[in-house]
Amino acid sequence: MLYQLTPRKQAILKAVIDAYIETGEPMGSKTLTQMRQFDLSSATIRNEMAELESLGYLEQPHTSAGRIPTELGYRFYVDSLMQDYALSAGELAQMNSMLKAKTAELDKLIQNAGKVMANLTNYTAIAVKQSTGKNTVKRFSITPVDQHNFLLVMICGERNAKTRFIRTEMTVTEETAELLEQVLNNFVAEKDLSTVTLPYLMQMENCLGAYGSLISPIMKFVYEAMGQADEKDVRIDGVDKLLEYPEFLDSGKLKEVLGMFDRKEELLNILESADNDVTICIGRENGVEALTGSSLVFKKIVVDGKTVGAVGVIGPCRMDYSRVVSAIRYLSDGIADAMNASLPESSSSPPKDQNER
Amino acid sequence: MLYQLTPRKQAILKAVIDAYIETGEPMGSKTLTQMRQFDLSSATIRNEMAELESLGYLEQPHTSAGRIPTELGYRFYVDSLMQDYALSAGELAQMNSMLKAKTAELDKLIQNAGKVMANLTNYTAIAVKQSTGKNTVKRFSITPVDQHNFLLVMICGERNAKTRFIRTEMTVTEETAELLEQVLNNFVAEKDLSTVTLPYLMQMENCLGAYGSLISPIMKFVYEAMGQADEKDVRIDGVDKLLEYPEFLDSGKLKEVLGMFDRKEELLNILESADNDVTICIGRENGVEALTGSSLVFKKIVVDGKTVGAVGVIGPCRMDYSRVVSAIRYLSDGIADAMNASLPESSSSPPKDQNER
DNA sequence: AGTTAGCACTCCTTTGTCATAAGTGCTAAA
DNA sequence: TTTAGCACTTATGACAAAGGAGTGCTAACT
Repeated sequence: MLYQLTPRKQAILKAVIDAYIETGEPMGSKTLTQMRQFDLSSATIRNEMAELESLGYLEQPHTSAGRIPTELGYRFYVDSLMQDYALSAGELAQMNSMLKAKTAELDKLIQNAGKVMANLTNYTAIAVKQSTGKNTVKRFSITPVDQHNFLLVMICGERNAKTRFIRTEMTVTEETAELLEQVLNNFVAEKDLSTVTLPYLMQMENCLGAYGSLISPIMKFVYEAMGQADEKDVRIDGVDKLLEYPEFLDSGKLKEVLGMFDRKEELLNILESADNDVTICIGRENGVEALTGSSLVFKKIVVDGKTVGAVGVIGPCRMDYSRVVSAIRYLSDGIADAMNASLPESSSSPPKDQNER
Repeated sequence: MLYQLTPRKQAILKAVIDAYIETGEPMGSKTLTQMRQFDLSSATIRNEMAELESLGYLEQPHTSAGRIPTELGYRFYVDSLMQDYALSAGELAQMNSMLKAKTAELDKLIQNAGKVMANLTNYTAIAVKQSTGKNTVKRFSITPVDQHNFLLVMICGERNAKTRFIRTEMTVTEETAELLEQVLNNFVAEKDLSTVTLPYLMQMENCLGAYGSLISPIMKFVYEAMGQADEKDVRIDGVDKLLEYPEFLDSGKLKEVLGMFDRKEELLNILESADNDVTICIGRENGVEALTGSSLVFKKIVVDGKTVGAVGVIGPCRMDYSRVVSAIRYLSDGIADAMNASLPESSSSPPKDQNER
């Protein structure tokens, strides 16, 4: 689009979209003139709107209805027209109280963020926790629980550990555990799993003597755990919010969206496309059939340079983007800050409170 | 109800409910006689139905409509009339392939059970994983990760471990870790947390000398982890299935039920009432306002004598109880068996395949 | 040239009427 | 005790008529 919209067209487009986002009713020229925002007659507005339609920014549901925004219209709106929304004191309070909850566990924080987000924005929230595992185990630890049980701990990434109880017919002492731990750390730790071949395993068995038979169940678990290393946990909150928007009530839309909530991989695919700030996917832009007519707004959570998750909302294209964007940015950054704060070395960058009252 | 229904009344009641469960349409006397099941005229059926109505088992949506079951009707149906449903080969296959998946992790198993359940029954599934934590830590383990990071592992119940990375400005060596581990195991392990008082903590600090300052962050985490010891993870699958039943489409029912899915405590309260076999809650029986008109069918999963979770479905009162009951019983027992099988000592009780083809 | 008033036109939505179908309760006969 | 028959009730769907909101277009105005 090389053609630039005149300021007046932009103002009209903005007014139409603002109103439509609020009411959900198509906007007619007459109604628009009644909001004393423009010093023009309805006929003039009508002409302008007709042009905005032929340019692809507006459309009519049917001949005798007002205009509603097209996806292109929304796109232009979020890129150029939309104003920053200043979070209210109440909204900030709600988010801060969640962020400062004593339990600074990342997954809890992300889960709660979803809930707060759904409440705050009145749209369905999506919260993803993504464990950052590589294909190597950094270190093993084995702790005996009682004579026949021990706990295997694998330290994978920086902040990622997996545990598993293993039961054996043999008697496990502190010494056995120590030995097992040493062998594992020598042979498997810091190595890519693909290099752990059968001869390798046999060598380990030899080292362990009578306890060699324990290697097999342990490695079985190691493989399992690594297989699900880049596992992502997706939580959906406030599904009922969808019902507040008539665009989901009729037609199969609701069913499609709910169905997609069970196919979380598709959702994740979309979230993969996140850039560094808040990402907005309007309608077809996300490329998923079921989400035609829905918009996603989301942002990655980056801790210590790594993406550890994402939060976002899903709702009708007619979404209050500016409020949602502010909330998501604040929450996502807030979580990142809360986590970074628990790493002493990065305390040089204090949490930025973009909206301190 | 001391009054016993005559066999004929029971037969008619069963026919009405069976048909209504299948079609969702109120059942009239004429339609009923057309299914050649009874050798009676519509008028006779009518009289019987009128009596069943005055006894409280049936009701009419409006004067000129057929009859539908009341909650009392359903109750009598599931208690006395319903036939056992024999799971089909396909259904068994689907469940078995899930149960025998290589990843025998309990939480994964329960999560997947929810998905399978939703698919199989065509109702929304609820899967709860309940970690069986007590208020004591059985054993601590500390593993250094690098100079400034170590991993704290707490073994709580039999099969329950919690981990947390802790960062410190100090340099942590293998020896420090060992010392810390010993002190924790001596002072805190096997003790109720309420006995760990301030003087106690100071004593520990003394033992650790220069590393005394590590006690505080560690204990902070211990308290946190214990606080969420009896945490329950609730997963809902197949929410879109609700839309297949007209009883949810209109009225606020859908919204109420979806809203309740976000207030998982209420759901858990209901599930608490589980008895040892499949539990059926019909309509108001569950005592939760939002679930009037919905039924829950669920069963606990018991491993090694402890309740580790539950699976169930939620749907309209007009639910295919017999099919659902069979599926839930099979899955719940299947998970329990799969888990028990991984405990060598309990291998004496082999999985019972109630429906082997 | 841009703006505005006026008007005919379109299409959705609501309302009312009516016929139809399904099912009932009741009475009287078998 | 069962059944046939009949008058009555109510939901549902089709159809027409009326009303409203908004449009495009033309012609006049600044």
